[in-house]
Amino acid sequence: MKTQPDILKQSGLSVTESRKKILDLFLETDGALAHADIEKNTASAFDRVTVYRTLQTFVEKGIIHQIPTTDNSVLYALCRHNCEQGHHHDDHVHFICSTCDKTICLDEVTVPDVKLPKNFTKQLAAMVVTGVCEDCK
Amino acid sequence: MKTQPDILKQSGLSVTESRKKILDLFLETDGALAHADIEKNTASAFDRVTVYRTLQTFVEKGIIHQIPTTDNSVLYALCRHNCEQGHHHDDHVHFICSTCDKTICLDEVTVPDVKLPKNFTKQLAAMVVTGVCEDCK
DNA sequence: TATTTTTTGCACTAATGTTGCAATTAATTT
DNA sequence: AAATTAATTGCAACATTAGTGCAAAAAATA
Repeated sequence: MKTQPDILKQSGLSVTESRKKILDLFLETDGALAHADIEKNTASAFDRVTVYRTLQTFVEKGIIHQIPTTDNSVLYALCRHNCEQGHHHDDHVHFICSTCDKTICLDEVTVPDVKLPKNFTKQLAAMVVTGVCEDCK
Repeated sequence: MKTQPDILKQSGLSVTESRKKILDLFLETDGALAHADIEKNTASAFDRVTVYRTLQTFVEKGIIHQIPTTDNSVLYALCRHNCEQGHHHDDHVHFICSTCDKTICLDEVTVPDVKLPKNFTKQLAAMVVTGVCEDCK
């Protein structure tokens, strides 16, 4: 089993308390996390700024990815499968439950292909589905 | 041809300078607009708060819709077709050009259907494609 | 263990969004 | 068309969220 220090070292990052703890949080969380969630769940053990910088670093290193939302919040998530190897795949669908408000990565569901108009080139595609999740059904 | 006052009245809104001007901006803009863009383009003729409230109102009345983004900005857009009648369709794909940074509504491209895992119910789906647009090709 | 490099936390700054309330403007009524 | 009513606007104050420089602290390296 891969420990947090392993993941961090693998990405060429120094192993620090904040990084271990925040990575931990992602590993034990099913859904996506916002900056605020992380501050809450770490009991403000780290400075706000540290959390911002850690998230930034994790995104750069491909440990977590950002999820598009319509309100102006930024959500981050770790993929559950196949993402430890360094190259991150975030071509899966994200699900936002309108009842419990959780955001869940549907790693099994791949973003379907779309035919773009002439002269448009696709690089990346993201999909967010809103509805009711299995727990709130 | 439908004028701004027509659209406003149709939505049961009083016709005011700010609403006319902001709606105008959307009508003559191809892509999506952020709050900041509107402030710039109206030469700060209206108060920041008025712009916020106007956007809110337009969203509520279905004149414009919000576009999901991964950075923490909120983008608004008017659909080019079929959206004047009151019930707004925003099941189309949004395109963000990584070169010119514009966000474009691809009204012709409908969000494809996805098969969700068991016990998940879909209400809404949004799709954002990043790439190079026709102008930057 | 000593040195170098990186990361952290603090203080400050900036940007963004919200609310109450009086003044103004638009819509309605007579 | 003027008066009344209703809605919208702008200001001020406040709240929240995010970003930066720099010295102190911690981690990595030698």
